Amino acid sequence: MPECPELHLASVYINARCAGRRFTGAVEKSEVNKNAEVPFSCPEYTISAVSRGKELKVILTPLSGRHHVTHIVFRFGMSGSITMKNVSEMPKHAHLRFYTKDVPRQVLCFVDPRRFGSWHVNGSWQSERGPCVIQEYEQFRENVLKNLSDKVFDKPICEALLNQKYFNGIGNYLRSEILFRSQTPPFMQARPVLEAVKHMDEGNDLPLRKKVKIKKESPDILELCSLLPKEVVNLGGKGYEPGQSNDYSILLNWARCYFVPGMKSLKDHNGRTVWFQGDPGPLAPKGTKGGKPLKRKKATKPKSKARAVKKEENDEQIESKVVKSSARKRVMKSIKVEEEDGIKIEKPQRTKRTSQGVGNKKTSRRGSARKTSSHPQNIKATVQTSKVPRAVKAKTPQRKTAIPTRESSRIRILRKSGGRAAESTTD
DNA sequence: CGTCCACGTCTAC
DNA sequence: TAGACCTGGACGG
Repeated sequence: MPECPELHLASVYINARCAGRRFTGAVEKSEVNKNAEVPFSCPEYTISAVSRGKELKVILTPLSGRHHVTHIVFRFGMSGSITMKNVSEMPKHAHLRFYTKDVPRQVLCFVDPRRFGSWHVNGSWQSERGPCVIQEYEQFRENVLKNLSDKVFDKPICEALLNQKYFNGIGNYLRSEILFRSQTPPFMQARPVLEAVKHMDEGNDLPLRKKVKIKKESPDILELCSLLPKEVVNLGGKGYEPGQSNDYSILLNWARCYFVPGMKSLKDHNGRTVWFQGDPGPLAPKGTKGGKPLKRKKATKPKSKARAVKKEENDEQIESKVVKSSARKRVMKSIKVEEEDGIKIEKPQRTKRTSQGVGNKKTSRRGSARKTSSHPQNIKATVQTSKVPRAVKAKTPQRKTAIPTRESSRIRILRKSGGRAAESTTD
């Protein structure tokens, strides 16, 4: 659950679930986890939390005696999350556990299947990380605009957006959404993009009122770095938490670009998939135009196959998602794969969708995500279509691909199928 | 069964 | 700028 909305939602969750509750005893760590033990034990204490970007601080406050307030700073890695359960329902991969004193006894757990997450007892917010895009917006903005000479901004904007020194809280799904909504090609160099934002701020030519209006109607890319995470927070639930809840399908359903059929994707220079529409921009990894249909190679290497294969693919550069799977194939009937400059794009063709499928959960990619899988890449059914970015409509170059219209029914369906509140606030 | 992919850092060549 | 660190779901054979 790891971009800033998820971390923030985790803090909200903790404060809601732990309010008025007393915890007791020692903090328990799983055997397998390599992070440090938490040397805190107390007959009675309370728990609260705050977040900043991609970090979460959990505060343990003793209610009596000579115990000291202790806090723990978490980073969630790729799969960390926080949940509260009855002791009898301890989740798998619960690596750090805090037990309630009250009965039925419950346990607040840091769950992290992949164990990329970390925690630091009495640690500070990581010093190299910038201000939180959600909660320290003004400082975040200033930090970026005052440091445009940093070589980080020599890079493509899509890569700069993942730099936590400037964009603390932005992760892979948010960057695609931000770029999409600001109609910025992902592989444009970051500096000019941000300098344009700066000039707009400084420009005197326009009356303030006009500027405000423009901002409101078409937020710039830095504003989107804060607005979009807030939108996700406002979806409620816990955000990106695969598998377990309907929250995940709601998040995917919210996305207009990330893993959305019809959108293109490329691996950036760090091997991370960036989703976009239209022109990739000048700094796109080389080899995107050979026109080779891009067959996935069979990996034959003995070791580190995944890497090796990735590399080969990078040479030919990909593609826009062509998801495979039988479920998807079914949907593929309605989708045609085209090719543009060597980049394949998947173009939704179906314009109308009737209700029904709906009933059967296979209707939308999001729906299937909710039901079965935890990973977008594994989702196949796709009826999803994207929507024209509202924010900045006019400004950008016309896209080569038609922007499909969104089906209004999809949302309804998903919402309906899920009543997601179920899990997140109950005991 | 093997391969690929996933919300992110980290650190070693 | 590669790997390393991990688990697990989906898919293809």
